[in-house]
Amino acid sequence: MTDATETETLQRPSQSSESNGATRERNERSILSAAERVFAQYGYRGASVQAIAEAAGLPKSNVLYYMGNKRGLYVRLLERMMARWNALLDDISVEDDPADVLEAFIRSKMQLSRQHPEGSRLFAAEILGGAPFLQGYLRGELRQWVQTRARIFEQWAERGLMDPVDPVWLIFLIWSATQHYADFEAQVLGITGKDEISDDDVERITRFLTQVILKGCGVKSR
Amino acid sequence: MTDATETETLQRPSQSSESNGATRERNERSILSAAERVFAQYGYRGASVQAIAEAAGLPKSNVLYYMGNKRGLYVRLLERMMARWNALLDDISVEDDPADVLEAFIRSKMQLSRQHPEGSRLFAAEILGGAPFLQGYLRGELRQWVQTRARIFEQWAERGLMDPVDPVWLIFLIWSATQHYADFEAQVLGITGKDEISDDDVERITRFLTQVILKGCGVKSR
DNA sequence: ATACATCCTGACCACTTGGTCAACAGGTGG
DNA sequence: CCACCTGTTGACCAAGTGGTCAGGATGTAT
Repeated sequence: MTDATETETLQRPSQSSESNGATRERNERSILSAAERVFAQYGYRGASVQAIAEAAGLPKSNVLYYMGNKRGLYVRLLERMMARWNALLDDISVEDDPADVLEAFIRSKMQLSRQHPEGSRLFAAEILGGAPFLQGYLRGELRQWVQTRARIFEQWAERGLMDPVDPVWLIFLIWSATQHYADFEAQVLGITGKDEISDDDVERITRFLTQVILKGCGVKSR
Repeated sequence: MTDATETETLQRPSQSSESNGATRERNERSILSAAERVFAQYGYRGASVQAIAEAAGLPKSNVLYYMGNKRGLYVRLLERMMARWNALLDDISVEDDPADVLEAFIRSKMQLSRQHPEGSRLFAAEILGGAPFLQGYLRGELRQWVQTRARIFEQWAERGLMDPVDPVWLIFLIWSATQHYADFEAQVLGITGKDEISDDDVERITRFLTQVILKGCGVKSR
């Protein structure tokens, strides 16, 4: 029953045209996107390839055909997120205006969490689990980045452009505050009673954080 | 091979004395402690009863004997953590000193994360995954608590005791900043190069956060 | 047509998952 | 002695896990 004519084509994806690498690209994109969601929600161990496949609308075998294995897929997602992260870590100098730099820092970090909430949560889940895959990155590149920034904050403090707060704790404060709205979205929504965080909310939060942190650190604009 | 004499006693736990409910209590404690660690690290789905049992040094069957099933164990842990949380949510009044209240708020929240890092991470993992088990709590008790506090902050602002910042975002800021050092401990350690966060560090962070947040919100002490 | 590369996927594998259960040990009270 | 309760645990089960693989479809180049 429910059987069609024998000539029914079960092979769908041909679609005549598009014979370049477009198929691969399209499928990889949808797999990566689905995997980001699933890994973010359940963590590395808790996520199943089956669940990712379903979220991507593909058979499990197909996911493994493109991604090799679960571990590789996960690492690839982490690297993609780190790349996004690095993209907004432009250099700063002691000559820059502290207020401008800090505001830009908060803004861009907030936007990153906003534009890639799943990636943000994926990252958070990885750190929560002890960062088994990101130890190297944390102890290497990121640490370096934090230290150079910290030195500049200190120099600003010496020049009386801001209070002599510990610059590393300040960076952590900004990270935690900006990340919160992506990672703990469920909590924010539950408590505020909203069913989504609007662009307006994001703008208001950004301004709130900028104001409190700049004032709190005694940052003077030139 | 490797077989001992037939009379070998495989039954260990007798221990002659302690015939009260002490056995149960001891075992439950070690199971709960182990489960908190494992759930925090891997999330609800990623944690296996087997892994919890090994961490507790007991056979899997024994864990299930005491806890019924995985879900029940998880819920019990969440409830325990909520109870700890509620314990420090004492009431405040408009007549209280804003500076005192906010500092006490930051301090106690910081201590909670410090004393129960696994519980804090367990909570974080639950929220990250969309808070499937905590929706009710968030939309109920916790929301209520936030709103009453928020109203008091607003009244303080009206009386000129602090800047008119959005009180809800302020509460989230404090939560995120204080929670960060437990939840993202791996990141903090990796970047600072420390191998543990000392009591001194906690005290310094607490003072830093208090200073920045109070100053940032223009809080006046009476 | 032939050959080649990419793509697709159901069947299958060994292993782990959460959970049940029966058998048994130890102690207590009658 | 018995009955009863608490505690213990290996054996077992159905379902799900990550991953492999053979066999086929499709399109391009020769």
